[in-house]
Amino acid sequence: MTGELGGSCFGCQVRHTSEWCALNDAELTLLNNVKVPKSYEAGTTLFHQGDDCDGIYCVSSGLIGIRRLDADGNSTLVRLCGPGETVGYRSFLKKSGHRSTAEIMLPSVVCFVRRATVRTLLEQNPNLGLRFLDHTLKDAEEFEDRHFESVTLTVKARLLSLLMVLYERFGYLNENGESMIDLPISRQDIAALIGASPETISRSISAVQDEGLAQFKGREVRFRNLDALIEQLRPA
Amino acid sequence: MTGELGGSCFGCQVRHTSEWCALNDAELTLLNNVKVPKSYEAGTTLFHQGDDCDGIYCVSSGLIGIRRLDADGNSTLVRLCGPGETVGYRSFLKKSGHRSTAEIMLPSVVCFVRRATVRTLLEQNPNLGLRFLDHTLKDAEEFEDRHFESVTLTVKARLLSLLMVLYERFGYLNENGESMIDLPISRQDIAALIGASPETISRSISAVQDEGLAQFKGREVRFRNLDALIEQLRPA
DNA sequence: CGTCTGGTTGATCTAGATCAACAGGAGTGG
DNA sequence: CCACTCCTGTTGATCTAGATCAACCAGACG
Repeated sequence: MTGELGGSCFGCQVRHTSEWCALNDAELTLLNNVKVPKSYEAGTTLFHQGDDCDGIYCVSSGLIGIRRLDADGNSTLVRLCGPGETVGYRSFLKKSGHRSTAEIMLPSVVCFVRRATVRTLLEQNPNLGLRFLDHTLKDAEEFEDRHFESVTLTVKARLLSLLMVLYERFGYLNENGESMIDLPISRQDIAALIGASPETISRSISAVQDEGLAQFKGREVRFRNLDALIEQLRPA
Repeated sequence: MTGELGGSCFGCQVRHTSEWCALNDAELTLLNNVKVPKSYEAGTTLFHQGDDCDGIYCVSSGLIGIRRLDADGNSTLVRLCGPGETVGYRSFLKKSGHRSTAEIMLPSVVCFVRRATVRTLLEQNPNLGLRFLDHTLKDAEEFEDRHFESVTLTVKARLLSLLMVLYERFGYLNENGESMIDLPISRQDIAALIGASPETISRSISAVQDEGLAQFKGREVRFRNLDALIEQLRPA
């Protein structure tokens, strides 16, 4: 709610991995003065599908889930955005409404930058535009790859692949030195993200446990054999 | 081979639908002087997956197929590019090698613009960059949608959807006023494009014929009931 | 004329969806 | 405190779209 929340952009660690790394000190000062940092509870929402796009959101900490409503009206999780990532930038660049809903998955701090500011910065600094272009290119590639994966890989393989992605982001070692994750999302969301039914995910999890790769207890995952797991991800 | 081939950029009809519509007369003159138009036979190739990206290709006429080699080494068609479309621009912008192979599907005229020229134009005219950004955004969205489609729609539905896309590009009315297409691609490529096996495509085609929606004879498609077909595409 | 490649058709198999029952919390209300 | 419902996840039984395997056919081409 208050300015202190996100601290200054200058001290923001995630800045260097975000598009804003293209800015010089003067521009950063401008950004710092007008950005609106705000902390959100899990379950609240940043914007809804169909809303006008008034600016972009920069994730300082926490986790945002991007959901999309299908024809039948049930929302499916399509991607996750963590610290340093910018949310809603594509709708902004396209000057269109938001194509999806952004929901807070973990307690998060997110800075809002309103349209006019982004425009000004874009005009002042062509490098910023290039950063956005890079990001868009990366997105396009990611979608291309995921499409490819979803027709070639089995559900279990995709689950393992997701686990590794989550491990990179949320993994830690517990007191016994075991590799762990506390999953930030429900099984249903995992199912949606992977493109499978919740039942199939449940069964795949059982299979993974039976093979001794990992133990699941609620949202806690304890890896038993990370090497073997990684081995399974290697394309045949 | 020769400069005459593609004619002048000024007279190029497809220019207005391509990124080059952002250029002014002076810039267009530059482009016109250095572009290398060339005509290609079907079956030849523009560049191969892994090749360095030395510039971009602008399709003046004909049809280009983008293929990608999967882990087993068999190539699958992932998209088609027609007149007015720019090929290889993403690899160019990413400054990386080509991620796919571009194969000529129909006799085509394609203009090559080498890297240095594109760079110069991009520096001179910021609007050109924006056009590329737009294109990338469109691509990303398309991949997103196709991913969505492939998990929600059945093979037959995707086939019908592809037929409509091809109809928009290659459709014509024959002497009896019937809607027709001469398919530019093989059944196997249709299968790859849709993400299904050739056998399934064959069966889906039979089903479409049995329902009286269209007649297939080799690569010639005669639509029997375009309205009913479009009706089937409507999301339930 | 054989040989190849692309396409069709039939028979079988399987990953995963769907339907259905059920079990453990977590509230909520009495 | 228990009883109730709601919600998420697990498990079992069944069904089905589509893959896979195999035979076969037609045109193209040496």
